[in-house]
Amino acid sequence: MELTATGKVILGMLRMRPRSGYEIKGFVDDSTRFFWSAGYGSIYPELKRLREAGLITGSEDPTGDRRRVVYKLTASGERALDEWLAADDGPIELRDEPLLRAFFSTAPEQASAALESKAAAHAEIAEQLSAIEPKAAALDSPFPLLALRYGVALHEFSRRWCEQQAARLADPEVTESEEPR
Amino acid sequence: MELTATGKVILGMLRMRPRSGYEIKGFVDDSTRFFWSAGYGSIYPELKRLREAGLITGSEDPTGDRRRVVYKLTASGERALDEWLAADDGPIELRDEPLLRAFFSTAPEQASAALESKAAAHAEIAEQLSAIEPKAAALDSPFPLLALRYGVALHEFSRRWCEQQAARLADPEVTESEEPR
DNA sequence: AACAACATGTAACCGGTTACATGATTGA
DNA sequence: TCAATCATGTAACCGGTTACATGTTGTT
Repeated sequence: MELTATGKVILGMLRMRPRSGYEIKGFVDDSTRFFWSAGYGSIYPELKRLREAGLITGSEDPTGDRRRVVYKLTASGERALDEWLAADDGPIELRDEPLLRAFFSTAPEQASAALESKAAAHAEIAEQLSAIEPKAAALDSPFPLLALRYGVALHEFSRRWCEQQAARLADPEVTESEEPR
Repeated sequence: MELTATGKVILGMLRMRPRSGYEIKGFVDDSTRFFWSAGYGSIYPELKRLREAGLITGSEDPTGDRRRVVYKLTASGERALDEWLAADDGPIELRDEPLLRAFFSTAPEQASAALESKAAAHAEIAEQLSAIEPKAAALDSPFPLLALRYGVALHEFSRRWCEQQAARLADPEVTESEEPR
C-alpha cells in the first residue's frame, strides 16, 4: 500500500487520536504546516481513499444536526503507518523564490536587497512558528514540539545568514576587494 | 505576464547567456537544483510558451545533423525578468519527510533513529553541493556561488541540529529526566 | 441579527514528474 | 562498435491548490 503525502500525515494524526477531517486540517495548520501542508481539497478525498483501502474507519459523531465523521486507524492502517515510519528515506525538498532572486542578481545592491527581504521572510516564519509552540508543548508526545523547534532554529539560522551576507554585500569596501571585476 | 516557476529560472539563465533547453537543464542541475529544480518535461514546453509570449526568441544552431535551438531574451523578456527580480515576495517552501517521521515517532529511540537518518541525508546533500562549488565559482556572476554556499551552510546546520538532538534522545538519562510521563 | 467557527465535500485548474520516443555525435 | 552525452519533444499521470457550494452552531 503506497501512501500519498497527505495519507501519511493523516494516518499519523489519527493515531495520536481519532479526528474529523476538519480537525486534521486544524492540527496540520498548528503543527506540520511549515514542512508538510495540506488543504481540505487534499484531506477529504484522501480520507475517502484511505477508508476504501481499509486503513481507517469513520464513524458518525454529529453535533446536533451538523454532521461530523470521526476517523480512526484500523489494524491495517496501523501497520501501514509503522511500515512507513520504519523506512529511512523520503525527500527533503526546498522551493525558495527569494534565493532564486539573489541567484540571478546582477549587482551587489540587488543581491543584498533580495537577501534582506529573504531574511525578513525567515524572521516572520520563525515568529509564526514560535507562536504555535505552546500548542505543541501541550501535546502528549514531545516530538511535535521538537519538530517545531527545528523549524524555528532553521529559520533563525537562515535569517542570520541572509542578514550577514546582505550586510557584507552592502559594504562597499568588502564588495570591491572581493569582486574586482 | 505571469511567470511560472520554470519560466523564471529559464529567463534568468538565458540572460546570463543564450542557451539551448538541454543546456538549461544541465545548468539547473549544477546550480539551482537544491532549491529550484526543473526537468525536460517542464523546460521544453515552457520554452515554447515563452517564445509564443514573445519573451524569448530561438535560433537554430545545429551541430551537423543534430538539431539544436539556442534561446535568448527579447526586450520584453528582459523587462519581465527585471520586474520579477524587483519584487520582494515569493514562497519559501519546505517538504521534509524525515522530519515528519520524527514528528510521528512514539518513542525516543524511534525519533532518534529518524533524526540520525535525516542528518545523514543532509550530510549527503551538503557534500553534493560542495562538489559543484567549483563550477559555480567559475561563473561570471558571484551570486550563484553565494546561493550554493547558503545551501551548504543550511544543510550543515540541519545535519548538526539533527545529530545533536538524536544524541540527546538516545541518552537514557536526559531522556528520562525530560520525559517523565 | 450577524459573524466566526464548525463541518464536509466537489470540480476545475494547474503544473510538475515520469516514461516514452527518437535520433546524432563524440570518445574510448 | 559501444556507451555516454548531446538534443528535443510528447503524453499520461499524479497530486495539490483554489474556488465553489452548502449548511449548522455558538458567540457577540
